[in-house]
Amino acid sequence: MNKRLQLAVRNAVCTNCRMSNQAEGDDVCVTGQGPNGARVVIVTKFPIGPRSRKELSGFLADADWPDVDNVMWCSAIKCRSWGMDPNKTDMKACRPYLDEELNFVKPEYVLCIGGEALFAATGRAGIMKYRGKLFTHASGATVMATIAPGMVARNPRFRDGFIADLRYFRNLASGIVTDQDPYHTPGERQTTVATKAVLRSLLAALDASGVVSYDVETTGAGEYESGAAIVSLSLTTAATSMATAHVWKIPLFHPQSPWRRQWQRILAIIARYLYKVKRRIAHNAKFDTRWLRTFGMPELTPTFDTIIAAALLDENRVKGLKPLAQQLLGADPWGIDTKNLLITPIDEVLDYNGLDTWHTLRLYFMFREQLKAQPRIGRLFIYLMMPLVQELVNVEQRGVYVDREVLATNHNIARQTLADVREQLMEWVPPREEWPPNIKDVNFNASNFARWWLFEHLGLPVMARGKTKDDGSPGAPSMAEAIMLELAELHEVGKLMGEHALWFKRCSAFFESYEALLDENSRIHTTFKPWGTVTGRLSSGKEDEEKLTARGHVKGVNLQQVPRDPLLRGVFGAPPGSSFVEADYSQIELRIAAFLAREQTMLHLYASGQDIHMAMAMRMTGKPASRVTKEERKRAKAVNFGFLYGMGWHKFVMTAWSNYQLRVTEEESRAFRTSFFDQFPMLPAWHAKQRRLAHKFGRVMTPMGRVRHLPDIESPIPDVRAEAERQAINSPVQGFASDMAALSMVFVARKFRKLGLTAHPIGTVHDAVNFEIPNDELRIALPIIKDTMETLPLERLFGVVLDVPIVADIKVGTHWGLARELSIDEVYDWQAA
DNA sequence: AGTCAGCGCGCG
DNA sequence: AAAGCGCGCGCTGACT
Repeated sequence: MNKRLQLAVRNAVCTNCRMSNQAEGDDVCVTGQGPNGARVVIVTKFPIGPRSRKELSGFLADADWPDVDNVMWCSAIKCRSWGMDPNKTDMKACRPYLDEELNFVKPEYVLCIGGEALFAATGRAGIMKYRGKLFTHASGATVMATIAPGMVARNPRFRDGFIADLRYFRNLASGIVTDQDPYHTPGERQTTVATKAVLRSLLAALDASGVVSYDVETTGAGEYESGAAIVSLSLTTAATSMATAHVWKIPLFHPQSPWRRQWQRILAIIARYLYKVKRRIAHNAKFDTRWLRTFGMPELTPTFDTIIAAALLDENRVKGLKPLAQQLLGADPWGIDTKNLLITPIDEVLDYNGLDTWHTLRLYFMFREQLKAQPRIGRLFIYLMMPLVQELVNVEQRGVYVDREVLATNHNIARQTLADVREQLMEWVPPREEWPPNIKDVNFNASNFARWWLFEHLGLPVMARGKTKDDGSPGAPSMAEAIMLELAELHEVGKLMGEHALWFKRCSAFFESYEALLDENSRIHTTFKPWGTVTGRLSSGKEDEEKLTARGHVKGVNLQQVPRDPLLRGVFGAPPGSSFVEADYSQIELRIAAFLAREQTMLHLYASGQDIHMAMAMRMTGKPASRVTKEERKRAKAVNFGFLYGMGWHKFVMTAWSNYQLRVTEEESRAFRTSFFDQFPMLPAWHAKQRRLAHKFGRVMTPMGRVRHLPDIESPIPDVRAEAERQAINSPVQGFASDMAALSMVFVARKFRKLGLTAHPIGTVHDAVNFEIPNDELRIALPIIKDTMETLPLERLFGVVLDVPIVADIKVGTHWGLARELSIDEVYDWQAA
């Protein structure tokens, strides 16, 4: 400890927090360590010891900060204790000491490592929100926070950002001009477009530009909702490099904007010039493109999406613009509270908006080079991902048609059923006087009420518990459906609780969301993220911006998880005069696995048109094919995929029970698994090969060249390593299959357009593509869909010769869940029935 | 009023 | 020792 600081601040008999009870002698109230006159204070969670000092020194060295001599090390919690985590009360109790320390040391800069340090120095909580932002402490010091090294240890993807934060702080504290890069900030190279004369300059600049990046700030709600508006637009134009880059900031709907009354007209004027710029770049381009298309730029199409490039080049990294710019370009952190931009001063909005396009353009030039250097990734970007983004703009903008009548009817059925179940459950609920005092309301979800009621009041046995709590106490009794099913054997409420869970979810997660999100054209809009998964699948749900609206809770619709029940899927349909067409790749992952593994038995089965899932279902149920139900085949599918991707005998015991009510012993389970691999003898060799490749290269690849990096493959922890090995087996299959589905959507849509059809895709569900097709176009459209999906130009575009038959099954109907599967003859010779 | 983790479950 | 993979969402209960 620093003697002078110790004398000034330390309270050796402090008992304000729980840590102090555990600490003795020197470990109570440990004040800062370091030289007098230190200009920099680093605040850690606990008083720093040799081990964490060494760990931090490693990170600091990586951030080009090897010399940390003139630093005072202080802590948020001043007592050294073991195995104890401070809560908010402890942190509050200790805060005054840090304040005193900072007032005494009077450093110029303070770096907070982790959330506790952030709180101690600034009183703010939320490290992910505040990291990288600058604060001023009462002592006059400039304070910046970053994440804790522990977070990097748990999740290596935070590493680069952590180092970038440290480097930024080092530069800040040492007064180094933060970057040699002349494009570190736009500086003078920016203009606010607030007069007609400047607007004309912008148009001239667009006319002369070869590349432009664009970004909008919005009112927050979906662009299809009433009241939606674009607050401001930013464009960064350039000829062919950053040397000629210039930021244009255009106020639009903001109250202080000169264009507020005619903002859409301004967009329309700019549109014609923007279209003509050859390369149009945005970060998460679908979002900005949809908004701009809706409000005056109907023909805008992005040519390069930096978020897609970022994800293709490294699927594991954080993909937001800010972290990328900070990590890859050394950009200074920037940001404002985007929750209500209309009450944020216009200059703040514009500067923020401008930095977004400035750094987007810088990322563009960087990623373009990286894609050129990795031609296979580059081809995926050009021939698959950008066309996909362009098509998804159409898909998201259009939305999916909802049959209001069916929605109302089915929602009513669900509501009524839920009410009935609830009424029956209520018969078993005792009067309120008998409840424990801490329980306020009846709640049949996994609540304290339900747990007390089932396991104490009704005295039903606890079959399983949730995760053990941090303090070592046992987890809460499990309320999972499988447990309720077991309880049903003992008490009728078990069955009712299962039904309650089912209908509650149907009402709240599905029907209520649908009604809330329906637009005036009876359509629901969802968002697809082609960068949302590590394997290359699309994820689907709420737009990130929509999660932040100040209007309260916005429900989300994930069109990839609509229950396979006509009551729910039947809500989605085609408008009158059109049909809902679902095109499914049949057993695509299994076919791809057969192809990748060169599994001769599987290849032969597919060559002769057989069904592997059915074979498993027959073995599981002991029934002949004719008597196996659809449901049983579906369960068999789960078993096949389980074994294919590395499921052990242990889990199979559970699968067999929960799927088939089949009691399987350990020996039987092992035998079953063995016989699966005996049946397909090349699979184990393929598994071994994938593991070997992952260990050798740290990554695996799909046939089209999509990469999955597996840093955990080097982990010293066997569980973690084994998980990476299973991912090495799964990823190429899952990734290839989803790329095929995405590519087929792009190609089918392209052919529809070429033929002047109004038929269009609605979205993908991993291995299926859904379409909305006018009835008089079905005759032309159906064969196009089937042919395109089964014969994608994989060899021409990606050099892949796929020698396993690919089959697309086509279903047609008025509504999603009610579609009927067509025979091949019907697909190729459609007669409207 | 908002945020978070844990759980359970919807889909492929 | 323990072992399918990939997602998003709503709810609860804890916190500020």
